[in-house]
Amino acid sequence: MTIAEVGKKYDITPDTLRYYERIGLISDVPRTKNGIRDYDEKSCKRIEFIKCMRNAGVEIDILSKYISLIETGKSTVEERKKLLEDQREKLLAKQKTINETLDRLNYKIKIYEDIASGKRKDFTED
Amino acid sequence: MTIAEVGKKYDITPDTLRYYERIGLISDVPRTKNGIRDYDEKSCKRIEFIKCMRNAGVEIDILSKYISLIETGKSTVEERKKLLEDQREKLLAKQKTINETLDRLNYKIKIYEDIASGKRKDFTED
DNA sequence: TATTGACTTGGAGTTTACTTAAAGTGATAT
DNA sequence: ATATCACTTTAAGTAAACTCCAAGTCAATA
Repeated sequence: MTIAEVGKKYDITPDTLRYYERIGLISDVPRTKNGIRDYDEKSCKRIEFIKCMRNAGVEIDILSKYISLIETGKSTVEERKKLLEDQREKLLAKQKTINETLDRLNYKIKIYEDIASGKRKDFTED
Repeated sequence: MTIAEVGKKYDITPDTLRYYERIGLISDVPRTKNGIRDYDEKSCKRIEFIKCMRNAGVEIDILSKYISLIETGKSTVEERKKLLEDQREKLLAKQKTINETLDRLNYKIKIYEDIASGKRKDFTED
């Protein structure tokens, strides 16, 4: 698969894919005899994983660390597990924050609805 | 309240509070005769709101727009409601993304646990 | 054969959201 | 009185994560 195809498949620009490769997030991407990237299954899976984590806001530094642990080999399994657990904690905290903010948004939207329907005349921001 | 006190109360640095004021996110902060900020209830509520939204990842541009709508007056109620609804949609989408990523993290962590407990010997990343 | 188009590289530029620095003011502590 | 401390301003600097640009290569098509 060419870089354009992979980019389309995962909704990542070729520039970003090259950037990820440059910083070591994606390694060992196969090339044609002319030096053009020809992504294989393994690379695609890696990209899909990174895309998923990045979408949720996991930082590149963390992902770099994780990838380097994988590349170091079996001895890093415990450390990898710890890293993923830490990220899970962060995402759970983020989830909680978002829920709180959603409650607040719902409350404010309701006030605006009441104003629109004439149920409420007075209101003070915020 | 001084800027340092407000900063401590909401866990925002004084520099960030001045920055928010500079870009128009927080306006009409009262001052002492010497020009020192003396935050009142209204300013504090605004800060608390902004902090909540920023924690959830709502962008400063969006908050600026919202604040300017508030300052324009009652005629913008409908537009404000729309803006908040858009942000709610974004947060719901983010929530969904995070949940998917959490599922994936849980799956991977489980694999690492199985490896640690000897239940599983073979594994291929990712 | 000439041009088009997708790819390559290295490096510079952009965006968002702060963060820090430099220079100065004014009230309080020694 | 002098030094300390928290505050003030304007402006420049930083970090993270891309994003774009210039110059060049190669295969395919007009």
